[in-house]
Amino acid sequence: MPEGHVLHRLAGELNARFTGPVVVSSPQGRFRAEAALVDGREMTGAEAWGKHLFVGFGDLAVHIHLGLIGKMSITRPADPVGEVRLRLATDEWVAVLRGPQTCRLVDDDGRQALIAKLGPDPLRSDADPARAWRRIQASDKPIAALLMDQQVIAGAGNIYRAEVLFRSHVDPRTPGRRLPPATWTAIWTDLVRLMRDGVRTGRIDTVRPEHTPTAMGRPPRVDDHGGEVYVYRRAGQPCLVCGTEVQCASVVGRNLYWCPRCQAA
DNA sequence: ATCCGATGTCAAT
DNA sequence: TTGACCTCGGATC
Repeated sequence: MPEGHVLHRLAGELNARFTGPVVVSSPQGRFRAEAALVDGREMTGAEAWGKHLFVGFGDLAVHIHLGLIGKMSITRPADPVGEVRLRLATDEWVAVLRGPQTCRLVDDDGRQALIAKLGPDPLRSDADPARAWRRIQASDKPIAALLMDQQVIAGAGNIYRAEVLFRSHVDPRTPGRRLPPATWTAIWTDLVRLMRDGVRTGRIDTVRPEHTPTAMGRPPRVDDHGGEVYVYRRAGQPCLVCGTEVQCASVVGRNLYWCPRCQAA
């Protein structure tokens, strides 16, 4: 479930729970040699930047990127099941990482180099949306492609892309340079709000109260990913607002969903 | 038992 | 634009 809110949530949990020495290991083995280098150290702070998570241990940090299928769970001590790339343990808590795209050690320079490649992250208070706007304004690419580009905006993924465009009534094919400034402001503001909610709740809920199925006289519905959404993965079903069939097409290699009526050019 | 897709990214065409 | 990679669970045979 890895869009940016997941990583920020994990960073918060790690900071709250992982105090004192941490047993760092790699039961599956692929991170074993590096794990040994920080094993037993105290965690000096976890931080998320877009979809990247850095778990600091002094001068070194474990750089984690979940990719499409990676998962990290933080639980009370229990017997891990399956392939565990990274395990962080104190007496009180255990974090288990499976299937990440990236899990490796970086020093401060390595970490700065990674961060330097990322656009502003709506979940960070130091984010500068004007940086994103400069790139959007200068691009002929469709806004649906730009929102997925981590060098433009860091942390939004396929669900937030579809949902924020729906909520702002933006045609996904609109080229960046044709996007009105006020619309960009609305998109950024909405992303900040939606993603903050995501960090708080651990789900992606985007449906306004007046459009929830219950309010519309329909049975409640929750997508597999665990939240209530307008269009994501609802191809062929009626739009929650106007009833038009939700469309689906591949944009930048990922399925994009939208309502052709609510998001008309 | 096997297949397929998934909230992502990179390298090779 | 496609394929590869990471792992798991639900759908399908």
